[in-house]
Amino acid sequence: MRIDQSMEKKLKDILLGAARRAFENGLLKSDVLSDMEIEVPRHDNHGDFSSNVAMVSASVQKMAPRKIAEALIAHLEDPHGIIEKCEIAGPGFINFFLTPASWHPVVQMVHEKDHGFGALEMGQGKKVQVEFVSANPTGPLHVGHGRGAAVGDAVGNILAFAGYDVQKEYYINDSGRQIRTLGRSVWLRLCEALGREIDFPDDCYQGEYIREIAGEILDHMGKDLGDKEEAQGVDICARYAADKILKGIQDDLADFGVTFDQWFSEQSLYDSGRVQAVIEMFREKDVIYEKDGAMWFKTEAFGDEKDRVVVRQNGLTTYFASDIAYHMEKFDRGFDRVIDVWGADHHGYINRINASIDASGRSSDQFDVILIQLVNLLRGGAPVAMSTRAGEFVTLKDIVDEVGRDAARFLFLSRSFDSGLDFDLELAKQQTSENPVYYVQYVHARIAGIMIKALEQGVLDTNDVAWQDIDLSCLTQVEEIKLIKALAAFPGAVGKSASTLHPHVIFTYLMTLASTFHGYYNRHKVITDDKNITLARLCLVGAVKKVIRNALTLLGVSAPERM
RNA sequence: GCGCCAGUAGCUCAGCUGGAUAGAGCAACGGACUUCUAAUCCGUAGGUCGCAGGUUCGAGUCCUGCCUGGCGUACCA
Repeated sequence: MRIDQSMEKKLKDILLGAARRAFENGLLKSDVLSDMEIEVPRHDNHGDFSSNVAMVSASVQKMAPRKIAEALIAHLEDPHGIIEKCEIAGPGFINFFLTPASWHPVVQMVHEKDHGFGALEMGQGKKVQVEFVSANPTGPLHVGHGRGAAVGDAVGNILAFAGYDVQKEYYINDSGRQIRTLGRSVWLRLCEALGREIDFPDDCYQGEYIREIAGEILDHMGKDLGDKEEAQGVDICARYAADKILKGIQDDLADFGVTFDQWFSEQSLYDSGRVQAVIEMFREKDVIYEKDGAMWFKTEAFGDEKDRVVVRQNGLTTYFASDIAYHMEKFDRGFDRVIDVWGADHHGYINRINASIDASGRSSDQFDVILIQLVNLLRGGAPVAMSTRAGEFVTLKDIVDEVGRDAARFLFLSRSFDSGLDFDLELAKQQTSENPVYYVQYVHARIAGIMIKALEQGVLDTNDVAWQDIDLSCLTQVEEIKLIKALAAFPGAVGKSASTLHPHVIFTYLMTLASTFHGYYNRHKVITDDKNITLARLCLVGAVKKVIRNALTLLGVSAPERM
């Protein structure tokens, strides 16, 4: 029996073999079985695995599902003795109850694959780019960016673990109006600091950090700067401020444990002439046309609600123009798949990007957008007042400083990004059972404690145990089998998480595994008087420790040895 | 008006490309520390899966219509 083959696959093969024999013996009308599923039933009394094969094959076989099931069961061959019993239930489910011993190889497989347990070849090395955060360098990252950062980073990790060649990228909007506005904001604050009367417009950036940057520029460059022409001063301020803020963003992300393979500058698309070239190219293809003094992209012809402007009457390009160039550039870099992580308030943008990709000759099937719903920041159940316009908001750095990186990341990933998220600062700080991050990390720390104890008592001589050689046949308690089954479910969770791009699947998996472990821990002692049982259980909990670590790593959360 | 997301226990949410008796956590109540970490566990209670139709062996899940909430519908980003 191949140890690295999933239980589902084994059972599927057994069923296919049975179908062939049943057909040869004339009990089935065809040896073809429709696409069957082997799944883990919700209820224990429905067995370890269940198959709907008899039901989905009913029309092909032109037989009643239960009759098909009977024929299959009569011809089952189980050379490795993994099936303890087999039942037909309900409308025609075939339920498999497996022997405890059939689960034991899973534990050894975890130890053997170690950091690689759960990794898949689903992606087949395809190149995927995940672009996320990409906040304008006009102010510090806030809570919403934090959720996007946690999700984007986790999605990248999960896809890489599922066998994709992943590149994480941050797109810097360092061009265009918002940067000029930033420069103007800083320049005005700088003038203000020099004692001049200023009129600070509403559409300038209101935050206190603008004053700080202005002060910093004055310290560095001296008060003479104030004598410069406004245009030049604004330009200097814009460059300095954008650079400064970007560095701050990079630091905050690093503190949050998020790193990027590439930081891609929007301005570079203009500097290299890429934006103009793309506009020209689409003009020649007649996809871009002129109307009312502006240039329009024919997005409506590719499924958008209406056409969109790429060059305004005043000759300036829109954000959309550089975005078209950027996404074309991504595909030119050879990515098979491009994933953007956006805030849900940008959803109206999806159709036009899809349209531009389809118009370019690529397929928007290769492009996915992860839309992240809003975060409601709470403190002790009450909403935290925030106003972006007034520049009053809680930054990502504030949150990481207050609740810690692990708690913040874990909570950001606790829900599907399709749903709004309540993030309670008090709850995130609490070191109690209400806080799921400790619930899971505690498993890791507890097992680490057991290992230390085992070393102290001399049950183990070394940390470097040959776990694969340990006899596990004494692991027959129901809680032990339940725990092994939870371990065996990890690769499936990774696959589901990767195929749906939903990291919270890993969160949910971790909560289930942690709960199963805590239940086992409270009912059974790992270190006992019986040496064989002790070693086998150490082997089991050691495997749990590794899977907890692997899963937490995917989410960017640490696995502490001690708490 | 049109579009996207959501509507599941008192609260916050899971529920895999349709499967059997819809699950956790919190809050409530009752128990478990001479023990490898009680940051834990066990038990009790809690439901018209927003509403109405449809598709089929079978619907929380898919389709249609409606209701409610959030967001979006720029020659802004």
